[in-house]
Amino acid sequence: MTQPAPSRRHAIAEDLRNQIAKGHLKASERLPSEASLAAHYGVSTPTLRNALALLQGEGLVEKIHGSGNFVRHPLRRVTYLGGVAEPTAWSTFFAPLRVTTRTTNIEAHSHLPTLLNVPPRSPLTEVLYIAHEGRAPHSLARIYVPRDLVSADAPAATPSPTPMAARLADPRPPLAEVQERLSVRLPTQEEAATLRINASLAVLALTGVATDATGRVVEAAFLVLPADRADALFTTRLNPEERSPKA
Amino acid sequence: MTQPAPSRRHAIAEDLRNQIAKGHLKASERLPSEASLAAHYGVSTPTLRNALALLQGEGLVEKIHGSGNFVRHPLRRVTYLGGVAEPTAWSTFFAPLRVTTRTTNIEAHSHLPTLLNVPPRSPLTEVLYIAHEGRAPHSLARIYVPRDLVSADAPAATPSPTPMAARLADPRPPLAEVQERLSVRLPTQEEAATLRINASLAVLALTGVATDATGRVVEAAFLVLPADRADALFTTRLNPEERSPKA
DNA sequence: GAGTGGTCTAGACCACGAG
DNA sequence: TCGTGGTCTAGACCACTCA
Repeated sequence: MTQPAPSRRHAIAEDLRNQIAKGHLKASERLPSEASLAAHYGVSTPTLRNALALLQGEGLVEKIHGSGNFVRHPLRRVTYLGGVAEPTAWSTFFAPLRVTTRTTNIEAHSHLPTLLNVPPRSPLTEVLYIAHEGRAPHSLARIYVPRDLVSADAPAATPSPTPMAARLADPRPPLAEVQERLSVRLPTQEEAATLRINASLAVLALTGVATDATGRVVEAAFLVLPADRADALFTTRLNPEERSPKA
Repeated sequence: MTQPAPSRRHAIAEDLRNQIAKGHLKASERLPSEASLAAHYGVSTPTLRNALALLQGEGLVEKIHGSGNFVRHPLRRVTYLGGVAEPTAWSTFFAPLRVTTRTTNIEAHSHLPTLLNVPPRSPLTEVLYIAHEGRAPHSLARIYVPRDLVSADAPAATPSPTPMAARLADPRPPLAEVQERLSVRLPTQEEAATLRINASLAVLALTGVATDATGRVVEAAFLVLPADRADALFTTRLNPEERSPKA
């Protein structure tokens, strides 16, 4: 009986969930205003907003400030394929998305020197990727590469047509290891604003570090995937007989 | 300038963060009551609670109903090692934790038949693991194994001393593949109650499926890791020359 | 029983989006 | 400008913990 009494907001959320499931509320349809919903359920607006926050956390409802609450499209989740050190993993992830990039030259600071194993203030190239699904921002990635590794064949001003494919494509010494750390955290205010998500909704943060055969860190990648839009899949084969599944 | 005005709760959270960082508030120390904190900052109780919710989401503060708000221990995060199909991965994860288990015989239902690739209502053994850090619940796992695979050498009533080591230890045909899917979601009410976490704080959910060489699904595991207590680390080596890192 | 956090109310005012 | 959601107030009452 670890079953806490279903509070009002859970009951309301459950009712709206059912209405969405039954099709009474259709995808991309606007819900009644929060004020009228609150009146309909006989609760105060904060309580009704708490109910909507539950649905928002489940990815069923999207709030747009000034416009209203909308039923989200039937949960099109994008899967990030980890444990695969090939560009295909990234292009698969971003396949249905439109990606914009912004490249900046910076100096290593805060946690970057440690992560990349370079001296503080050493030159890095930062590439910011923002993936869009339709017009709405979907997810973002920041990738840091030591400047000398990137300037040779990838001038900062000309990202490749499929920008994410640049990852892992350039190192001259072969890649030896990719470490990917996943954690759950709240988005920074900047991330929340960029992704147009509620700052109280968690994101899946992936920190990837690629090391080449000489032990040098070739790249650090920071992916920010809103909880309702993406998950990550890692496949480990024990007998490495079947490599690189084409699909 | 995607910098939304720092609201009151952010300002309060920032102040408390600093006090924790500077040591004015020490680990496992109780904060003043919410009412007095609200008075001190000149805000209403809901606003102060929102500020605490931010810190809670960062793992800096732990709320205990009826007792107070406490500064959490210096963020002792447990790392789940994925991409390693050996019992060591699990024992490492749960090493600093005390684990209790409960074994139940059930029939496959809802999503289990699909995941395990068995007929509906076929016999399964469910093992529920609850990991504790000190007296507080830490994380939980549910593991499902086809009954015929478990009854042979692991009677339901006698879990091994390090129960998680039982995973991947018994299959007669060698394991061929482990797939681990990670997603972020809110805990169910039951999970929140069991883990004593706020139902509005996200968890990292890991779904692992192990397949043996014959293609049979040997086991499905569901881990629930509260966002503030754990992350997951996957290491991929490209030249499989160095296997099974002992450490 | 005293004190704590958990939930909720019935408003107020501000910020954003679209016409 | 108007309707929307975002934030906040100043309480109320309930549920839990601990002495």
